Order: sequence, then structure tokens, then C-alpha cells
Amino acid sequence: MVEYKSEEKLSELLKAVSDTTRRSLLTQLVQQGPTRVTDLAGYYAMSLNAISKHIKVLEKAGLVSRKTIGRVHWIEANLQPIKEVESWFSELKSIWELRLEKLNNLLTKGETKND
Amino acid sequence: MVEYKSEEKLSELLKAVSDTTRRSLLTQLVQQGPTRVTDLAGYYAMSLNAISKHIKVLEKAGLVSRKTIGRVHWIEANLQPIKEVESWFSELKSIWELRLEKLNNLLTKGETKND
DNA sequence: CCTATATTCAACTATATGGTTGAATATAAA
DNA sequence: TTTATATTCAACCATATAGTTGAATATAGG
Repeated sequence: MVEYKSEEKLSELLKAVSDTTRRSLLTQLVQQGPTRVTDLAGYYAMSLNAISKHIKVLEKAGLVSRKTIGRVHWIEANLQPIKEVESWFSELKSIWELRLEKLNNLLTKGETKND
Repeated sequence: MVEYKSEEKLSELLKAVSDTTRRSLLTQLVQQGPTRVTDLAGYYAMSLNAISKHIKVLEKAGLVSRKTIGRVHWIEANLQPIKEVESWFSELKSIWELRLEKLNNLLTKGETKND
């Protein structure tokens, strides 16, 4: 029963992972651990700047964090926020179950009293 | 180990649910069952046309289906596709676990042989 | 100090997105 | 058959997005 709180945050999060490049970046980071921006960019046929911007989107959504050491920025994945997606979905499923249950009660027992 | 297949489909799906209005529509549909376009639109401070377009986005992503009876279009939710999101995430998590495991082996045993 | 490297910032472009309004289409009802 | 209802289609607009290039900033190394 959270839902009213941070709908916008959830949208931001879902939008962040709705891009193939960004999902790919996340995967890289998850399997390699902290990685430098330049090294991340090396995997893509895309300018360093483009990757830098993608990283910023992920960062804003809380999916990666940054540790700057000297001139190098180490980027690290953080999967925590995605749990928000999971809980959104499980809430949706439970609403679904609830309706089916009500429907079923109505059909089998025909009891509309306790409504 | 699917992943190479329909990245684009997953993007489309995530993008579809990254909009608050569309998530709200999905929730409505899930709790009310099949609903007419006009009735859905009634809940929002937005033109019928805007809602019609949102529905089309959800439809394209496979999240709703449409049954046309006469001039009325009945829209119904279908949560099936969202399982793709769940499996994407669980794959990501397992990659994560795998790396941590390797890392742990390296630290505790110092065995780099079988790499 | 000078130069090379790592990264961001700023400005620009093309396309996508979310919304609008007005017309078109299809069906139902008087 | 005329009118009202349900919905989409088409054109338009403002803003967001994903990418580019070029300059700026910061740090490292000769």
C-alpha cells in the first residue's frame, strides 16, 4: 500500500532501464564490478560522451554510484532500486488476485452480502 | 541465457510501464477487469484521445488486449509480459552473485588456477 | 612547465513522446 | 434515416531523448 509516494521515482527508474545501452552498461558493471567510464565506453560503437550521459541517467535513478579517484571516475552498479520495480509488480499481481477471488466468490456462492 | 533475442521488446515493455498514466491504467484494468476506453478515460484529466494513445502503447507492448463488440472496445489487462522484466532482473542478480562468488573464492583460497 | 589522459559541459541536431484539437468511421438508437 | 455515442485517425505543438562535436576542467607524468 505504498504507491502514492514516489510514482515519479519509479517512472525515472523504469525509463532508465528501458534503454538497451543502459541495460547493457548495467550488465557490464554487474559482472565486472567497478569500472572506469572510458573502459565502459570501449564496448560501444558510440562516443564517450554518449556513454557519460547514459551513466548519468543511471546514476540519477540510483542504479549506479560513482567514486572519483584522481581523474578517474569508478562506476559501480547498485541493484537495490530495482526492487521497487519488483514490489510494484507484486502489488499489481495481488490486486489481480484479489479481483479474481471476489469474482470467484460471487460465482460459486452468490454471496454479495459482505461487500 | 536468452538475452540476445528480444532486447527491443524488453525496451518497449519497460518504456510502456515507465509512464505514470499507463501504470495507472494498468492498475485500473487489473482491479476492475475489462473496461471500455471511455470509462477508462473518465478517471483522468486528459482527453479521450490521449488515453486512446496510451492504450495503444500498452497494447503494442502486449500488456493489454482489446475485444471489440459493436462500437465498444473492451480493454483487458495482461500481466504476462511483465515476467520478462522479472526474468531480466533475476538474470542480472545471478550474474552479480556469480561475480561475488568468484571474488570470494579468490580472496579466501587464493586459487587463480581454474580461471 | 608541458603534454597526455579522463571526464564533463555546452551547444546543436534529429527523432520520439505526450499532449492537444478537429475530422472521420462505425455502430446504436430514436 | 437522422442523430447520438464510441473510438480512431491525422495533423499539429512543445518538450524530452539520444546522439554528435568541440571546448573546458582536472589530474598525472615526463
